[in-house]
Amino acid sequence: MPDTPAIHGIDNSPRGRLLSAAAHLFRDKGFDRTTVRDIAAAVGIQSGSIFHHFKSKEDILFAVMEEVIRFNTERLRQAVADGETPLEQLRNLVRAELTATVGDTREAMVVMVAEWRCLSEPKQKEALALREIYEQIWLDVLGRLHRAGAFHADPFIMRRLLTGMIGWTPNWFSTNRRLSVEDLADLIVDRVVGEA
Amino acid sequence: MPDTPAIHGIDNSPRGRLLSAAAHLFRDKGFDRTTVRDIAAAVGIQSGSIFHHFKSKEDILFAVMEEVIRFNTERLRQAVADGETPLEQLRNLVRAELTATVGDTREAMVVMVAEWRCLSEPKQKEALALREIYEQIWLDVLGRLHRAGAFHADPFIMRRLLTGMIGWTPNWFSTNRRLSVEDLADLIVDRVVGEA
DNA sequence: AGCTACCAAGCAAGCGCTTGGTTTGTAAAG
DNA sequence: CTTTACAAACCAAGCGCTTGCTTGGTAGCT
Repeated sequence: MPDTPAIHGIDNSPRGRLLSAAAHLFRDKGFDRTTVRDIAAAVGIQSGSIFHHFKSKEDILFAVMEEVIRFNTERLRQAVADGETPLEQLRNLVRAELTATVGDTREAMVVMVAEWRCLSEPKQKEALALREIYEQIWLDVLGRLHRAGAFHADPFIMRRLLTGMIGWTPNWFSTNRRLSVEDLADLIVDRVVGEA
Repeated sequence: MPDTPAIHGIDNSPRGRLLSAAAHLFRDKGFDRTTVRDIAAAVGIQSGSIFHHFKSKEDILFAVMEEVIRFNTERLRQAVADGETPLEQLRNLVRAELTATVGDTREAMVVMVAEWRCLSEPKQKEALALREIYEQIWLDVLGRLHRAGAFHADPFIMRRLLTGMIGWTPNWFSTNRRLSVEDLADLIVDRVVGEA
């Protein structure tokens, strides 16, 4: 019966509600410390009923990751399309990933990096393939900026530094503080191309 | 019987060997997926014998974190002492934390951020107190640089971005590649104070 | 009739940890 | 030197509990 706030990009079917609840619990307590009984209770069903929708607990984790990565890959594509210059595209990318990371898909994003190793190796490979499509969007834009002379460092390494900066934000950024997502995005962009 | 490479700053006592083995396993499989039987097997004793040295599995995790944070706090202090200008001190700090993160205390450092929530709340508070001493060293140096006009952003936020950049390195940096720790440190310092 | 969604009950395996006793190293007392 | 004493380090066995998942059946909608 208790209702967990839905995650953007996940529908309202029984399966979808299960996924949102699971993502929330996984982020809170970690995959291993979350029992199938916890997840079931969060949507108001019996633990055994879960396996009518997913064939294993690991499958739930994978589904969470798959949904969030697909949804946010599309968001990145839109961010690039909405920018007219490479610099504008970079700014849009940073904003998009920040929104995903501290905003509407926060839980699932955190779960994806924190509980990665809870996936079996085949599932990891499957998820990695999706992840690479996502990363390629970043590398394209960073490569363009690099060739234009906007920064000197290796684009691959720059992407890693960006991943770190943005990926750490859930641990400190609060949406109800003075600093807005847009301001933080600008700050991060400045770390790449230098301040005005 | 199998020997796990020791972690810098942890001695060779039965307790110390247990800690090094545990840190290694925790990093590999996570705290929850590591059983006390795994840890015992790694140093060649029976699982029950562990509780002669630690009163619980959680205590092992806490001990790992405590040792590594104490050791690296001292390393940061030395880094600051070895720098004559604030900029030199920052560079030394970045090098020191990078060495801790991808070098001689790698396992334990990764465990500290990844398995934080596996600690009970009282233990979390205890660890947080140690962590704050560590962070203050960073904030002192960044504050000095900021007041000197070396960068415009809030020093607290700058530290968070640095934490993210450095904390993510274990996921991609390899010591046997072209990029050295010193070069990477310079690259990261440039993200703070701008390129020459 | 047939499908989706669910319940009630419980099994087998694995978990952290306890227990009672044995070995081993060390060092003072005879 | 040998004996005695004692603590640290460890073993063998297993207890009690939780876990992911299975099973056989039911309710309700189309």
